[in-house]
Amino acid sequence: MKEEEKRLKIIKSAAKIFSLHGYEKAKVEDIASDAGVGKGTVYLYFKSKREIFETGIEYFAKRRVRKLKKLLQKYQDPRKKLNIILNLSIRFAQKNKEMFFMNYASLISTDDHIDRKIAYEFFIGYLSIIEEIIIEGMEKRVFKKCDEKVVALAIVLTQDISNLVRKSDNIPKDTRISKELIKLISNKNE
Amino acid sequence: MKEEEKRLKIIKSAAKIFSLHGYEKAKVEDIASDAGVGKGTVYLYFKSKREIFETGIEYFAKRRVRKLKKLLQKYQDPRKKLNIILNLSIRFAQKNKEMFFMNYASLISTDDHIDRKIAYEFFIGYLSIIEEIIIEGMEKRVFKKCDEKVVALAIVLTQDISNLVRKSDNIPKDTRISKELIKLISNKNE
Amino acid sequence: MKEEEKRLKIIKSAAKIFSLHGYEKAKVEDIASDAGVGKGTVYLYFKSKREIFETGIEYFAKRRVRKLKKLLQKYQDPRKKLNIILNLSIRFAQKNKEMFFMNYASLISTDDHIDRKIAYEFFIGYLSIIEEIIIEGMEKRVFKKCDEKVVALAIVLTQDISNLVRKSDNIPKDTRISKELIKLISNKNE
Amino acid sequence: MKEEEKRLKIIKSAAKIFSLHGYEKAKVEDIASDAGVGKGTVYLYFKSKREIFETGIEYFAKRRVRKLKKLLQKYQDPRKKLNIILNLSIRFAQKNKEMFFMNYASLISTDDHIDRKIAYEFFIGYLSIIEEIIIEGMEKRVFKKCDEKVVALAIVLTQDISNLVRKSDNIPKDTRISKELIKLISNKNE
DNA sequence: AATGAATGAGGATTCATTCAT
DNA sequence: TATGAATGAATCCTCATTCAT
Repeated sequence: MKEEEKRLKIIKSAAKIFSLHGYEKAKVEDIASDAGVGKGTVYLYFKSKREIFETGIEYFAKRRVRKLKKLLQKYQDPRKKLNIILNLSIRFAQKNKEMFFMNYASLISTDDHIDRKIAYEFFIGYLSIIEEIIIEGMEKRVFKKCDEKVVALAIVLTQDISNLVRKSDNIPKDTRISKELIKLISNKNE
Repeated sequence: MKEEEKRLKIIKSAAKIFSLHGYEKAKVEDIASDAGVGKGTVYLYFKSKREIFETGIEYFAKRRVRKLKKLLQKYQDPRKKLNIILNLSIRFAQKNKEMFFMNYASLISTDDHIDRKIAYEFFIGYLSIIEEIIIEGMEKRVFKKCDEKVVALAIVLTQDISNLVRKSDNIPKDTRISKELIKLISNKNE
Repeated sequence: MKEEEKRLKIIKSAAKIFSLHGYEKAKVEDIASDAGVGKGTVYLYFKSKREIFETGIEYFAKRRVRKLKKLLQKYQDPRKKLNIILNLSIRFAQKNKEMFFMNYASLISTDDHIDRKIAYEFFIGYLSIIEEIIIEGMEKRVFKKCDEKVVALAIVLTQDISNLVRKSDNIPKDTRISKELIKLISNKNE
Repeated sequence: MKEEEKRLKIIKSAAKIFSLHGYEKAKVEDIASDAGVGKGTVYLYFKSKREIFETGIEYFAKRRVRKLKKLLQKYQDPRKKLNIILNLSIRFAQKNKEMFFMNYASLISTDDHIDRKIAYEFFIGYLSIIEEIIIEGMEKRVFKKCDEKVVALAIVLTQDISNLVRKSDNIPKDTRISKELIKLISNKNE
């Protein structure tokens, strides 16, 4: 296994352990053993537990944006685009529930030692992609006139957080959320 | 000071300290000293650090719902009601930023030891108040037909989380968010 | 036991453990258990293992100088004074062998993290006391003309280090050393 | 490079690293990299870090004695001989500051695991060379009658340790020390 | 009832040493 | 022979909790 592969393996194990127990309670030893390596080995690839966390956030956030941009290229219709995004979000959240936890834990964290900058920048970046689609949609009269920043925020937070929070049917399912949100900003005649 | 008063004092200090450093990094000693009591005293009123946290979440969630219900009694118009809720949310968030953090930290937490039930139940309860207003609004044709569960969720999460996350102008301000969200579900002729 | 008493108790245990195993190999846990307290207690009185070491050096060095000055007041004759110093040195070294080790270990140490300043300043201070006696002795024609800095250094180092190093009769005993050194700088007719 | 050459190279690097950071803080990896070999290679030539240290002490001590004896053959006058020794000491200390540190660190060390025997024996051996010169000097009436063991000790310790300790002009320079010490035991008419 | 001194379990990190290549 | 990736023992330090006063 190459250097980069092993780093990734550790990141993935870390995401699992972090999301299972939270950052502080997660033991480096458990991350190591989940990744199938020795405790010391983790420190050959990362300077500290903190660095694993931050690298993990960056890795998944980057990947989310990358995948999204690639996918969007194929589509023209803003409604279709938004739909794609939301569906990707759903699949991404199912496959990377751990990282979603890490990402938002970092975002709302008040721990002095966590560098919220990384997560925040990717959050802003992600928002801006959606904002652009909404603006495009408004220009094409597919979407109603609305405050794109607010709507983008509502779409992302509702989708992402509800996923993290949902324990029962009291919280609607992803697909129901995404459909409704798109409907809400769509022009009726569409 | 009576038993209940002192408990409350400790809870409020705890909220402050928890939101300042996060649950794990928060020291019981700091909570005690902020509350103006000795470390040992805290343990006369609470069994453990965990219990302070959970009691705190319950206390603030209860209070939020209580205040809200009281306030809503005075109004009839669903749009007015929703407006009130959102404004209350904003003021509540400003005054109890600490507890908002605790509440959502608890909600998305995966820490084995945190009892997410309390926070979850209050979250559901809070949502249902808003759902009812939306349903009422739809009946009165003030609001468009929409999925009330999704919309309620969107309103609450967008408002609350954006507050916790906001670091720069890239995230719109509370009032802008609340205005836009109400506009979005309002019937045009209103 | 009062705060200062307990600090002293810990310092003395530390001196013992440090001199037994060297700074790095000495375990805080062993220091604690030798002092009859819990590991955590040590950290109530000292910020770190390093601080125990440095405080210890300072404490014993200060005490050595204090005792010395007090003792010297009673005597006028420089030879007598020097004799007193050397005898005190011998007794001090026997009773505080541990601290002598710490002191010189610190002085010749090249460890980046050890603050050699404390030990160095006391060393210089101690030397200057002896230098003054030698100067006085030269003025009174009790001692031959000599370089007081060199002689003071020779007296202190020979006395102190030989004590640390001595394992067999190949290294002369304290008293033999002190007698000979005084004789060496004394004027014959004295 | 032959086996013995490589061992020597590692010893020299080790001396440098040990004297830079102290025994415990010195990393085998740094020794290896300074010697221009891999970490694993070091273990082909030495059983352990400890062995490097001990071998190093032995090597430098042996060399010091060897050089000294060779040099002394050329001279007859005990004062000249002593002068030569002290000058060699000075040069040796300047060129091998690292080993001086190791040697004395080992001598005064109380670390269970360090074998003080090696350093001790060489120390005694070195002392005896000087003692013989002093005895010779006394016989030839070049030096005053004195306790040769004490004087030898004083000469060696003062010279060597002051070198390790010196940080400022408060501690006299090597040459000043050596001149003064010889003067001290010389008969006036010489 | 109130305190805070004392405790020790628990975990991040370092680094000598091993061993497969 | 030479290497350096991998390991895990070892230890400092933190802090929730207890308990004597």
